[in-house]
Amino acid sequence: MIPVVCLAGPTGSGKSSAALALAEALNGEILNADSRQVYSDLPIITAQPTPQERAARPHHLYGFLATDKKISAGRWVELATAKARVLHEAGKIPVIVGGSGLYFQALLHGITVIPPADPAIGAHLAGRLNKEGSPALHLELAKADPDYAARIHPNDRQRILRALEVLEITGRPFTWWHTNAMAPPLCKGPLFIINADLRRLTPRLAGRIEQMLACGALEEAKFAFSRCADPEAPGWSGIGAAELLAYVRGSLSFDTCRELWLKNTRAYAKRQLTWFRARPEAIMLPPQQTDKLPALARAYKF
RNA sequence: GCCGGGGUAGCUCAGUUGGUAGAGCAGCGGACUGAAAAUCCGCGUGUCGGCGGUUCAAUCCCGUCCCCCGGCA
Repeated sequence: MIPVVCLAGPTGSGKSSAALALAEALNGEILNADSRQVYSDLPIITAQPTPQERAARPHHLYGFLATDKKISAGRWVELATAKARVLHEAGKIPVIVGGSGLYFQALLHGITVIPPADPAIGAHLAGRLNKEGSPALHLELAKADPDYAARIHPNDRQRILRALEVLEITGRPFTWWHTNAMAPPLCKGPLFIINADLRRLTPRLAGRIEQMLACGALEEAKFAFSRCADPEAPGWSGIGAAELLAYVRGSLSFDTCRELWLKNTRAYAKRQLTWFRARPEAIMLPPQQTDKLPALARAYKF
């Protein structure tokens, strides 16, 4: 098992600077666990660490992906595990920081090994979904995989699509893969959560948006758009990116764009807190106590 | 000052031919195993502007007062 220290929390809770301090205290290096901070053309909008922060300590898995390329939990686990192993062998502690809950879950608890998706099958299913509606496909899923169908809602297009896709590609239901083909985790370590209060976080989120704009977020979006004009591209799905793109393309006023950006950021922080609170292994820590992280990490029995 | 229109949930508004009211958004709670900054689910008591009157019963009708928005002077 590769020892790692994980730090998560809602967006804007101060993860990046806490992680930097933690890495400095532990002689560690920082590894990104955020599904949006991988995009190379959107460093400001996705709140990637600043050049100063990156100079202070090595940072890995940030800003390496083009806007039209997709990252996934499984792909990330491969990258993160490989990098963590290299760091471990060099005597460094990997400090894994980010806001993507599923990524931590997959890293620390394993993820199902399923053959890669076939874009043609996915597109065909998406087409059927639009024509027939998701309840119809949910019904179809219920026949092949009643257990999984019972756990998801008939309106949950994304999960229905995924489950049917796996069924079609592999001939086995999703539930079978979950129970019989879990890849065991290769990393082990504490999962610290910065337990920020939403009410106190909101003004900070608003301030951060203004700061991003002052740092050239709009120009960044325009440039990224010139390099990837497909609004459906994976990189554009991030909060802030989507709203700025809509403004750049003329479908939103700037005021509405900002309003939506904040609203969506807040809603996202809420979802993150819901996810993290439900992790049984989570070690919750209020934002003003992040200075205790090095001591807590050292005390962890790997 | 006069003439219209309006005052109902945090916001925008609907509605009750009189039986104390409901949508969207916001907000809150939740789910989540390869798009997760994604995708989805659940939750609606509020002096129906104030005070009187009519009525078994008024948020609804009548009177009056207050406030907002137009228009005319």
